[in-house]
Amino acid sequence: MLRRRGKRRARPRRKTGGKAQKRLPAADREQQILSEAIRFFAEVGFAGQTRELAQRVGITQPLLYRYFPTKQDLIERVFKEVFLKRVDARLTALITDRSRPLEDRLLDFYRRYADATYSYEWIRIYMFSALMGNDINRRYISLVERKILKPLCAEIRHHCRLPLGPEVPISEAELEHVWVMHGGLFYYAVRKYVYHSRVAADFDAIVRRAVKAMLAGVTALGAP
Amino acid sequence: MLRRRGKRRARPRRKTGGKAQKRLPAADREQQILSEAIRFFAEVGFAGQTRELAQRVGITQPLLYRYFPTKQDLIERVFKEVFLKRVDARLTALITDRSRPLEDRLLDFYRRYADATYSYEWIRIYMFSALMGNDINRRYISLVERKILKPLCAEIRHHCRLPLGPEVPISEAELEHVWVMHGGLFYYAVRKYVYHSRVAADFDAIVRRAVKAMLAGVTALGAP
DNA sequence: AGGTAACCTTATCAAACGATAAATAGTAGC
DNA sequence: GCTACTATTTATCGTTTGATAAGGTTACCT
Repeated sequence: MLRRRGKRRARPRRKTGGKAQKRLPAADREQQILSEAIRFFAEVGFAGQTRELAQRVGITQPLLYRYFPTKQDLIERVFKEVFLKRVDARLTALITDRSRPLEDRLLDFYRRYADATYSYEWIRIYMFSALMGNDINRRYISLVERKILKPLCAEIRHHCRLPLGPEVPISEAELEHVWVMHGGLFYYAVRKYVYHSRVAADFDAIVRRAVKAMLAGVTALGAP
Repeated sequence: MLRRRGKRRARPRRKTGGKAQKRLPAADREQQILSEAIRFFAEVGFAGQTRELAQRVGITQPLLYRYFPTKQDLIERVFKEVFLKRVDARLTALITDRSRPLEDRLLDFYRRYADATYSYEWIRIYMFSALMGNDINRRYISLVERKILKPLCAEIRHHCRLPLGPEVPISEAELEHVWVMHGGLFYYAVRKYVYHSRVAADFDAIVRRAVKAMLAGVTALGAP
């Protein structure tokens, strides 16, 4: 093999340009793989190959298996990492805070909600996962109904001075009405990150109009 | 291998139960494969294996290659078949027919539009295709803008007695406003066929509310 | 009936892909 | 500077998967 004698300049090469750290503490490497896996699978889907992922990370393929026993395990870690940002109580509180006008609350809510979920990775992994039949999505949808849309329906009733309480449950029609707005706004992100379509930059303005329309629609019909 | 002597009862077996037609005219077989491929890829995605597809059709895997030179060719035929139902001029005409109230037109429009596209196969293949980065989707989206949403914006202007013409082009905000409704209604199908979530049965009622809200939203804000 | 064209299957290849074993090389502690 | 530990690589295995070749079987035509 004609090995060149002496190890001079054996490895000054650095692909990444900057710091090409060779050996990392296990925890760091794991996080690095995970982060790249999120980007990678978001881009190509979960049928993406481990070899290509490894190449993007800048490591060899077998090293993946040092940190994740199987590809499936890695994928599940990706889900956990991406969907960790749960719909927490504070988001619901934002909606139900009656000291402020409902419109303002919804504007604020969607600002934060979009910040947390309308990203390339989140949207695409969410859609890939849904198409796979993953349970996470159905669970997430019912979480959205419980923690966001039904509270919102209740606020709408209050806003329109309509009766509210366990004896007058939120109807299917009311729920679907807010779903159209919520889904319409979500679809904005789908157009952007899944279709790679050009969308208006001013999302706040879109939300403002959508919220106004939704509320106007309620009063135009009478809620329950 | 101990071959049983005599070919008695060589092949009276029929897996499919009913009519298990053995040999088909080429055109029929091709259509049969194509139909099953649509269902199959809609279900599992385009990473689905040719062997499993063949099994569903009830034929052997090499036979697929008699009708479609490569898997990619089959996939492209699937796209063509599914997205053949184009957004044609009649759909646009439905929207621009000013002899009827705009609300009625939109109701009719979405009835037909949903009929054509809100199916298990269409929605899922559309999403799979989009995630793959297929150009079809971007082209479809711009078709929707040209043939549906922009005409709709024009009708909305007319409906609100607002100026209309080449000197006052449809603004980004106006377009996004109808996108929220359109996307919200599309998202109904996504919830149904991608998330397998329970959705309200009465789609007409949902459209009625969504249209009313969208129009109310326009008047509440002033259009351009 | 018999020949023949077309439909279909069996057997198999080669590359791709997830996963493993063994060897190598960087690094920390003494 | 030596040792020991572990991060990383090289080499490779077994299966899966798209695709092909060649033989068999059905149905049509005269």
